[in-house]
Amino acid sequence: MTALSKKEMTHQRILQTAAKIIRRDGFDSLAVADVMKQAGLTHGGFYAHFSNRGALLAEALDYAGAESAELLRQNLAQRISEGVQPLTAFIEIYLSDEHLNNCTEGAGCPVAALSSDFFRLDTTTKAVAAKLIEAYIEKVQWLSNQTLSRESAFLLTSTLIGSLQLARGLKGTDQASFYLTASREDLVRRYSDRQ
Amino acid sequence: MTALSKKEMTHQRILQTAAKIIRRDGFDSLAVADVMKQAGLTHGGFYAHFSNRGALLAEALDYAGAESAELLRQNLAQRISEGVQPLTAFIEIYLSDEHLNNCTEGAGCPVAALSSDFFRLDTTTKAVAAKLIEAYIEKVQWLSNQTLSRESAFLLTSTLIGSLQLARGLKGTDQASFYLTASREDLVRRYSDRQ
DNA sequence: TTAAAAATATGATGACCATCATATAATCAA
DNA sequence: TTGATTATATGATGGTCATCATATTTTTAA
Repeated sequence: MTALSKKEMTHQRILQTAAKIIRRDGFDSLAVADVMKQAGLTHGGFYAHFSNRGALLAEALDYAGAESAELLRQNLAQRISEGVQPLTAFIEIYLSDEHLNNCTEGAGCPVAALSSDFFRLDTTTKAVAAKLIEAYIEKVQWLSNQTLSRESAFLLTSTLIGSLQLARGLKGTDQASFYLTASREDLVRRYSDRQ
Repeated sequence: MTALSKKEMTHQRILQTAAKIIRRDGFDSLAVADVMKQAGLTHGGFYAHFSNRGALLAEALDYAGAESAELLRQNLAQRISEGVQPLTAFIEIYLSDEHLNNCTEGAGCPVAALSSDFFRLDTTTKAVAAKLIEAYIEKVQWLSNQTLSRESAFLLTSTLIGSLQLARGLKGTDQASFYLTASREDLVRRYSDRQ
């Protein structure tokens, strides 16, 4: 176990704050002074940790991916221990009411929260985005016990992300919950033999 | 045919410019002075046409939806006249290489270009977003000759939007085209009997 | 043609932003 | 403890932004 230095701890704290902000407010709303303030620091100190705002953006996206993956791992372990099949558990967690709603708190999957901005990113941050997408596809494949091809895993991933995004876009119209539930149940049925 | 007044024509030109910018650069990148400049006007005149930036945002999203729907209508008519089934034609157009790439020109489906930002919108613009989503679902249902339920149409819509977004996010990694093609062909096969 | 009305332009205001040079405070090695 | 190093804070700079009051130009109607 490597102990973190003071600087590393501060670095982590900035990242954690930024990872929350980009998911809640979007990439463009990440303001250096704001991040530092929310991390309990002053804005000038920022450049001791990151070469510029862009560097923070890339690291924050990566951090959000790791944070989200870790939470997923825990939730999955819980459900699987209750006897739920891995892929079914994943679909149910991903399209849960909780995941539908926690975007306003800067939690949840960063891909669903940000993917329509991916094509606009600078090269460095876009590489991180691509890594997250690939990791996502591999996870789905792994949860299917390798019964899904890469392409099929991509398709399921697309469906999950798209459904969550559209349901979030419909929140307030009383259709959101209906569509989300229908999608969840349909997908669970459709993929129940693939695990 | 109602002739447009000078003011109405200018209004349309501003909207057209804004509709392009939000799809290419995102909601947050829409700057009033920039829109006006690109529309060949000076920024001060803006407030004779819109009460504020937010009002433009809402109208621009609506305009982008109409523009995209009109283009789709034309492309669909063309393909259907060539004997392609409606839903197949739609899937092939939506997941085409052209649609993958035209995001950088501010063209194409505004939902795919912007949907991860929908949950962050103000009430007025979010209502427009919800309208676009619903219209999308209805279109898919109509193209399926009503053989798809609303929920199933939502699921297909989610898959299409998600696939396009993820493929755009992977552009440059040489996986983009592979996944897009695989998704297109898989979906065409899967929905070939539904029209 | 001319006065009224409508459309657009000029220029200013105050707010926010990324970045950085420099100063202070905290930590660490001796 | 003390000097050196590292981490954080202060405050400034130059840029961008939305908004608006006012001025000018263009259109319309008589």
